[in-house]
Amino acid sequence: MVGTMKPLIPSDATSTAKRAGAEPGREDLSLHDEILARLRDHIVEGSIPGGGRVPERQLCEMLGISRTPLREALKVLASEGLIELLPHRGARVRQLNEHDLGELFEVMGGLEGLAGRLACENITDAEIAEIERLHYEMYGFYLHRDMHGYFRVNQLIHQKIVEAARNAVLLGTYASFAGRIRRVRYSANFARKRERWGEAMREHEAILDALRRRAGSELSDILFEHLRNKRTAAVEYLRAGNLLPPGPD
Amino acid sequence: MVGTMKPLIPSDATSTAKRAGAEPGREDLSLHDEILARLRDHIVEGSIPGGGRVPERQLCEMLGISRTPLREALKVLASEGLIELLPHRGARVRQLNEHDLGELFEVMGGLEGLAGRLACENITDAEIAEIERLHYEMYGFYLHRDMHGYFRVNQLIHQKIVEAARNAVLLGTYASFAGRIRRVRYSANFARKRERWGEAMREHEAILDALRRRAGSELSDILFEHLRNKRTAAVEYLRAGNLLPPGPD
DNA sequence: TCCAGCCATGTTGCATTCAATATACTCGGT
DNA sequence: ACCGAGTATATTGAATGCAACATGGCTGGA
Repeated sequence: MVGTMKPLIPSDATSTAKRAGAEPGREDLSLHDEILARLRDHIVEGSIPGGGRVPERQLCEMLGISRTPLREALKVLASEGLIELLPHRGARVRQLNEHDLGELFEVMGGLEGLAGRLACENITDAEIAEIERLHYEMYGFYLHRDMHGYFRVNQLIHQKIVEAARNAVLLGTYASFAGRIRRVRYSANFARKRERWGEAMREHEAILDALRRRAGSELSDILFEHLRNKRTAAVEYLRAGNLLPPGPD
Repeated sequence: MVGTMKPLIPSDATSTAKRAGAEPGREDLSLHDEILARLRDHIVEGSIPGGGRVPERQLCEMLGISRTPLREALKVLASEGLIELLPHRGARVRQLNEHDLGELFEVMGGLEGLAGRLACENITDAEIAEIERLHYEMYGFYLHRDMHGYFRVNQLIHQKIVEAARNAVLLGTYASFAGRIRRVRYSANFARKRERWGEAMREHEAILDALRRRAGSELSDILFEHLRNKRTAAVEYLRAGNLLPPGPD
């Protein structure tokens, strides 16, 4: 279940004890924000199984806090679409069915397309060089059939493009959606057949080319299609039963 | 200040009184959701002045509830970007400076571009006909220089395109961003100079044309540029000092 | 044996209360 | 008279307590 979650503070800490040091780098945040980030991580990482009922009380003692800040965090996570809150019946980690997944990938495609368009207007030569470097690094992983390394660098490239768009709102929105499909995206990674992988690699060549030429509209189209193809691959993989697609677990 | 807000329930109601009838059509929702929707409306409508400090206590007695559900709602609104929560210093309605506004319009442009692209794949002839009808209705308002009617129908057209994309996630995201810039968008409406208005009208001709031909990629480009031009008009208007652009009110 | 209604239990929703921090005022010093 | 330290107050942050609702088991009847 959720037994893998480590408590936020030692169980012997009193309610008034300073929480400094509980999470280095986050000490200055409020308890609410701490909980929020922590829960989000757990959900995105998959530590909390989808669909499993996890009573508030249980989460409270796990995190070492009372229900008030936890509930506030849950409300926020629900508004983000990561969990769903059933009245008087608690919170469940949201299960993405095939349809939801398709919609999310489509929006991701739109956001990446936008990012590409804006990036062409704002990206520096140094940033392009960095993406080129990553591209060839990724190509190396492709040649060596290193799926894990490939996908890591792949995501990094997409991230760099979004960052090059110079739009904090876009960056935040992208991150939010990326979190929602992260689990699936990662597992769908392993679905890639040889031909799809090669196709993806060619698409990335086109992405880099359009970026070099700063052809915003074109890059936008390519990225959208690229994400659409990713979606297809992911959905096919999930449909094969490898992960929780439509029905209840 | 916020004196224009009407209380959710009569002040003599006890804490355990049924709230049925407080808001027809929303009776079945939880108090939290009621508050959330109500606060969101007030912020979007501008009933709560931007930047003004509004203590929780005051909001509580206005809405006739305790602080717990109110605070939950505030956290959600903060995560949506409508308000900002300063630690130990309360909530303020978020003030959009010129930069924020530009970023928001860019993302809106990306979302509308995506909507146009998807709409071309999914829209029915009947929906196109409906948009055509709205288009000519809007043209009538343009000819009569009826700014209010024009913008109302204008937004309706954009809304229809987003709906035609057949993507609930996109629809929700679009609605969220639309809410964030709604006040500005509306007031920026009045900024339109004659030439810009005519230009916008021509852009809408192109939008309709691309939609008829179901040219997704082209429509995506047009809509993005259309929003970008809207942004320029809005920013110019705000920069002229008509509304709260960068500094404190 | 099976099903319907009732009750017990656990969980959630909200209100209230306590603790911690920021702001504003006052007082003393320069 | 002006400025800074110290304190008082008000507001937010978090915890606890109580009421309402949902789920599961039990009993009585067909």
